[in-house]
Amino acid sequence: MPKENTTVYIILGLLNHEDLSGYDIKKKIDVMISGFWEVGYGQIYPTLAKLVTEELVLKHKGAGSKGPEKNIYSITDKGRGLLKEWVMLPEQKEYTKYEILLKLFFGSLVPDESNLARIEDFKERHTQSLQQIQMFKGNLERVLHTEKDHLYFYLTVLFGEHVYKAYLDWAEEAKELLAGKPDEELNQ
Amino acid sequence: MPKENTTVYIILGLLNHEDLSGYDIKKKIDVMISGFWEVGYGQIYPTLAKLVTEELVLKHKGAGSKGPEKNIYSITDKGRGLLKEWVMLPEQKEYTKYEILLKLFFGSLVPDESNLARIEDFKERHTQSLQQIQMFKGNLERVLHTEKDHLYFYLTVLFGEHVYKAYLDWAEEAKELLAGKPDEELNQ
DNA sequence: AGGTTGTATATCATGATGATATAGTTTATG
DNA sequence: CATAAACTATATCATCATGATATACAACCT
Repeated sequence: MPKENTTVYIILGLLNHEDLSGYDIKKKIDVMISGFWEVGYGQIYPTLAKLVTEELVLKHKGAGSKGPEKNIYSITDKGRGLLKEWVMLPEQKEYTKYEILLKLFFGSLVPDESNLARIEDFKERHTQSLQQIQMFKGNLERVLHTEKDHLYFYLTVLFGEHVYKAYLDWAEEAKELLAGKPDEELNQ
Repeated sequence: MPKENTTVYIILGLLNHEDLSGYDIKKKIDVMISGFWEVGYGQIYPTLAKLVTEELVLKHKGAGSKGPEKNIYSITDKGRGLLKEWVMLPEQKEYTKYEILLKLFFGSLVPDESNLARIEDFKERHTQSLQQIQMFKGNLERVLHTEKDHLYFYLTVLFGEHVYKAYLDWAEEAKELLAGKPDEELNQ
């Protein structure tokens, strides 16, 4: 089985809702999707070109609401079909990469203060992440019943909240383990 | 700032502990690191070649304990220096990709049963993940004080436990939201 | 008029993924 | 004891993803 280009489906999914330019797509992803799947321009523009040649989307010229001229893309029936097929498939690859855990794993190379500082920094960053997503969640709750799509969006936001809380709980526990070490311990 | 090849540091970090072949490195990663950072052969062998030309590691011929002949790699002082520099840096990129959230985000395209089934499947998979990591954790706790490295390993395992628990909590909440429970929940 | 920010598209080198190719060794099975 | 299956071991490839940079025009302040 070859590697799946997930960007294809993100773009199709967004275009299924409304016509967008590459720039618009990037903005939408940054706001609503980047929390669990990031995509850059380097992936968006080449993928759009590929989608056009495969007749999954159409390319139109359009005046930019602000700034220079836009290329507006719209999904075709063929594209909609492929999108739906993909959403149907149960297959769920997921993958996470945490540099902090990598550096902690090799933490015996540096003094404990470095490791503690890293954890402290992680905790602060994600305290902010949590605040931000909870604000998002609050706003969403007010419009939860107005559109079906909002509920699905809400589920992804809820996921973020749970995970960020787990990050903070872990950070607290990790700090105590590293800092609160009395008795018989040899230094590095 | 150019893109960082993280695989370099994972390999250096492992070789700093003991000499290993590419195959050994892959196995070590799969057991101890893949939970928070996966690496495949396609990244390991080219990176090893690069490390040799940069004199960060040395390549020796060695008889395989089982099977065919091995190439055994050992870290140099230069490699050790680079490794330590990297561990010192506070910079912490992290990134996560959850296909399940992507598909849920576009969940209005399919019947709710599909979405529920997806969440149910996710929950089952990570119930297993949690059990596995808790077994790991139990084994580690018994040897926590014997070696300094074990504590750092323990911190990464602890992270996994917290995150998997968050996954399960979310899955339960998401299921209830989708299944359309009555407004007031009095119990759980 | 000039500088900053924002809009918009595109490309490139490098890194990462996932699969496959190749081949020798060990162990289980008929 | 032959041979198939499973494991050990290295390597490569096409494709996807990342992160940075290049280019250019429009809107906005001062």
